[in-house]
Amino acid sequence: MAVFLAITSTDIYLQVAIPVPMRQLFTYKLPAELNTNAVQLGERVIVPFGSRQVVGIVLSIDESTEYAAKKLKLVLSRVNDNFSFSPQLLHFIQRCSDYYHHPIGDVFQQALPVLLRQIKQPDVELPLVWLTKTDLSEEEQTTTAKRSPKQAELLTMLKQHQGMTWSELLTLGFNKAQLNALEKKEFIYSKSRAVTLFQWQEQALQQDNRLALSAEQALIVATVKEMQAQFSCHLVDGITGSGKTEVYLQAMEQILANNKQVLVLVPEIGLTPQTLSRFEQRFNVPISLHHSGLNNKERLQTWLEAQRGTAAIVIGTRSAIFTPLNDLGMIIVDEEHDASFKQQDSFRYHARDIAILRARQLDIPIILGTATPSFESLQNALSGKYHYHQLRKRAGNASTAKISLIDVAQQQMEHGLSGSLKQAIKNTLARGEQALIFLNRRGYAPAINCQECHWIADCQRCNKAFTLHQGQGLLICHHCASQQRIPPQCPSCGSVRIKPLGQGTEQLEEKIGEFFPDYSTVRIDRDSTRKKGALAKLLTEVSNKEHQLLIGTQMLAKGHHFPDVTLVAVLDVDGALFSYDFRAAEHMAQLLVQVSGRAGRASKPGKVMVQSKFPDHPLLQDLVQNGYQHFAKQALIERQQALLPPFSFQALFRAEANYPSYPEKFLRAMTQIAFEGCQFAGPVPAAMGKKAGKFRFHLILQAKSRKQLHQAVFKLIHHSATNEWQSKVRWSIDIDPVDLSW
DNA sequence: AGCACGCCGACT
DNA sequence: GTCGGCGTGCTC
Repeated sequence: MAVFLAITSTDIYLQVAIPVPMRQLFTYKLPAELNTNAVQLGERVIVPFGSRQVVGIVLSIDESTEYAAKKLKLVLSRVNDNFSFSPQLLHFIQRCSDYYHHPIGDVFQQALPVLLRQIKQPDVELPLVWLTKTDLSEEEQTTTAKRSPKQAELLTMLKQHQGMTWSELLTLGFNKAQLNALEKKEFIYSKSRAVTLFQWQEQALQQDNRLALSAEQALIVATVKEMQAQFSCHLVDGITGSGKTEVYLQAMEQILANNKQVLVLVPEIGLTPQTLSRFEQRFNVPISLHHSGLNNKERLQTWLEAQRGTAAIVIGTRSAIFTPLNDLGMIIVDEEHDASFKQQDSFRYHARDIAILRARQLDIPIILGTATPSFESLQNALSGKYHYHQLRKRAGNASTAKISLIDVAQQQMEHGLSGSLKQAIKNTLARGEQALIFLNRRGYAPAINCQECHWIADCQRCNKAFTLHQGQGLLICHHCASQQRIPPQCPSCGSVRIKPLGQGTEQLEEKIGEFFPDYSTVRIDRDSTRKKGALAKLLTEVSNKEHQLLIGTQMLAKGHHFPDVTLVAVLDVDGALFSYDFRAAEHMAQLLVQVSGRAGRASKPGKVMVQSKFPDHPLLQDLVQNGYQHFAKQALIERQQALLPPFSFQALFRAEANYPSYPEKFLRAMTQIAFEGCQFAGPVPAAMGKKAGKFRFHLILQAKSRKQLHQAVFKLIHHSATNEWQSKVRWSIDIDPVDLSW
């Protein structure tokens, strides 16, 4: 058999990003027979790595190498599928790796759908989409509408679109039985979604569904449209019910009409059936979803549809920011303040922040929308870095519940429920209305407090509350790292009843049924809604008033509206007032405002009742009396005085090992190097100091400018190679950390 | 992160 | 005698 040599005799060396947590690339030699069609940047290759084989991404193609050529291994094969990173996306991902100082291979790993990271190639079939037949008899349709309204509803939905996937329909609350029934009646049929590039400008605008804009809304839409050909960042700060979604919809009309794509980022649990159906009803264009409810195959579908241009709109959660939209024209980040945009393990990116980066690279507009802006975004808006748009007027019959405080300092509590709150719930239920009990799980490390006189243990030097480290029985100041034992008695009044703040609601959930035996209780949280369509089902039951008492976590604060819920009870906010996490109060306020927008209607306004031992606390008072905006501006002044973010920039170094001394010494060694404009806090044990047998420590680096922060982090990484404790610990970097408790 | 290599305790 | 515990070090 004849062997043909490659046309060129030059050696080709590839620098490849490998999915390991190492801040470097690995060089491989490309065998000539693999270069018959020239290798491209961003291509995936399979290479030997140690004793195994991995999928890597080609980031550099060279004709020579610094590395001893004899030691180089050969590329085993090139992955020949129709996916490869575009130069733009490649550049974007590399910027992300630089910004977060995170190993490049790991960043690429996270940016790829699971199926494309595997050596075994996935066989990708086109998704099935459902369509209505054209020759439907009026008579049969009327019968269906009468006998099975849900089927009729499904039929209407399908009629309005040029094919919808089963996954979309499920998210919208339809079930397989309804779909099967319609197919049996031969009203609908399915086929593979076409691969051809979709042209949607003709049908994109469904003017009849458009809502009339208020003057405020119209001004925003006009401003965005005027700047839609270049980068601009818009913060739409609009109270609940002020019509942010309508602003998004009309702002993106022209983008879609130009045949460009729109990426919509939503919080992890923020994609409600209502939101999706708003998009579905308005735009007759293919929409792809990308969220945690999808399996790997479905996610890959979205990804490929985006790249091929068969999807006009991609709606997705955090990781959707890496979707390879080939002609992206606008990004929208809904609920931009939401914590789920920040990844909390390995590659700790913030989807909102890198969305802005991506928009800047592509020179396209980005809209951040929220009723409760993060302090970072608000500051950027106030300082003129972003275009600041406010929506102060509510549309139509929208209502916002009023927040009131219940002083529980002197009250008898039953599993965290005060007598007055219990009575209020009882009254609400007796009126035939619904009540929502909001379980705000403590996400932050607690302070400790005297149950009698409400003294709080604080560090004399820093004048800040000590943080409880239960495991070691210690109080540690997270500002100066000083520590002391938990006092057996309250130094102020002598009482021995000293407890962590914000505890005692653990068993409330089980007890609620006993407290209110005559009413049906439903729990809505991550677990009870894990199954696809389960959330839609529960929401329907609630709106049908099958349940009177709702118990919910975080996810109930987002998106859904409950017109018949007239009372929202928040059990405990005190932990947030005295946390060393300087963002705790901000998050608490956002939560309260979000829940207050969920309840009631104009004719039956709701109220939010918040239990606190410190109802006179200035931050709580400011929020209740003057609203979020005022509260936020006040709190920003405090941040500025204390030189905290967004007026400074932080990096959090985490280290863990089997012995507490290793991570502590490792981090302490880091603090020995001085950097201009920077200071360290710590190392201190993490608030959850021991997890899975490992001891964890934190060190915060704070800098006056972003540039100084990055220079310092860069040097610290460099120095860590010679840190004598380096091999004993596992450590990582978190740029712009938001959760300091673990 | 994997994975191999290596040196010490309780078992077919 | 060996199976396996996880500490250590390496990966182009």
